[in-house]
Amino acid sequence: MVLPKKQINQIRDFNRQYTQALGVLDKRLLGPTLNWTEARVLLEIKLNHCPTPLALARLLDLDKSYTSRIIKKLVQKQLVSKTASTQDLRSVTLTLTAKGDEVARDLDQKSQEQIRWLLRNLNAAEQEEFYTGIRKLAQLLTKGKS
Amino acid sequence: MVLPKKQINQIRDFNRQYTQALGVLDKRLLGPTLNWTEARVLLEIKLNHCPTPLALARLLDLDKSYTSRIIKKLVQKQLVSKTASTQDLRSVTLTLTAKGDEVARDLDQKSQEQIRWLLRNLNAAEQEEFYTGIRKLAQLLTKGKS
DNA sequence: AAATATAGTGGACAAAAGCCACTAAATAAT
DNA sequence: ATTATTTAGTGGCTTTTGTCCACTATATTT
Repeated sequence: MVLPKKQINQIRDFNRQYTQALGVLDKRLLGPTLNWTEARVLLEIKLNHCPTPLALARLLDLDKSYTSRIIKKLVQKQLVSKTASTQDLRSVTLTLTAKGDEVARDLDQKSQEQIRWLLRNLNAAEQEEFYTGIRKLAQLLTKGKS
Repeated sequence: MVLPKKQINQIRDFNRQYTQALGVLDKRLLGPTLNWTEARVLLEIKLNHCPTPLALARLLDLDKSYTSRIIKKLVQKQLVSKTASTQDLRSVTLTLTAKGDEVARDLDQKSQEQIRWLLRNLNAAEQEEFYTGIRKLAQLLTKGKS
């Protein structure tokens, strides 16, 4: 019980404010093709080099059934392809198609622009401050996990 | 275009990490009585001293119809009561019942504990750092809005 | 007074997400 | 080696969440 109530509540205020701001950005980001979760899945497939559905489900904290359906959709849209694993015939590895990679790259690009947009009214020094602040928190947060 | 791509992406990493952490906390928070949106509405009624449904809908970025239904539910659960406005007979002001206030207080309490839980592995100095970091970001963020 | 706008509600529907049961393959136990 | 148990993925079904539209009643504008 280190921080007093008032400061805890200020943290909560920030959380609300920040998550809402990010939520607004996310809304703008998404076209009609993919919803937010589908986009996350796509990006994670790109990042986590050929994961399995289960790995994705764990990573994104999704129901495995739901994950399966999302992947199905992405396959139908020709953004992802499934190949059977050789070691484990139950399992599947997921890869982006060329089109999927393009869409992912586009999402990634736009997502960067959104952050720049969020910071658009800050001058260079302030943006640096924001960045270092984030880094500090990230560091503390990972420390807090261990 | 102040911050380079790498740093933007570090910010994004933090965002993912942080929102996920908060999401996990929120899940633990909610009992069977209220879902997340209902809880938000309840807390906002407490905070925004007797708002109208429309004010809530705008504040929380909800559909007015959806908001109406949520309020209906909260009224049925005897957590909120509606009283007709005297100035505008179309409108309604919302107040918490005693029970509603209790539930809101409980939610608020638990929500504070969640933040403490998030920081549980940090020592006093680190928690202070976290707090000041948050404050800094909050300040920059509000500045960014104007 | 008539036209228009606004607050709230409910019906119908759509999208998002979760639960459960099942198949098939892999692993552990006997 | 056979049986039992666990695990990866899938589909059916349901619930939750959210949207769209139309409607009533009051307020505001013309």
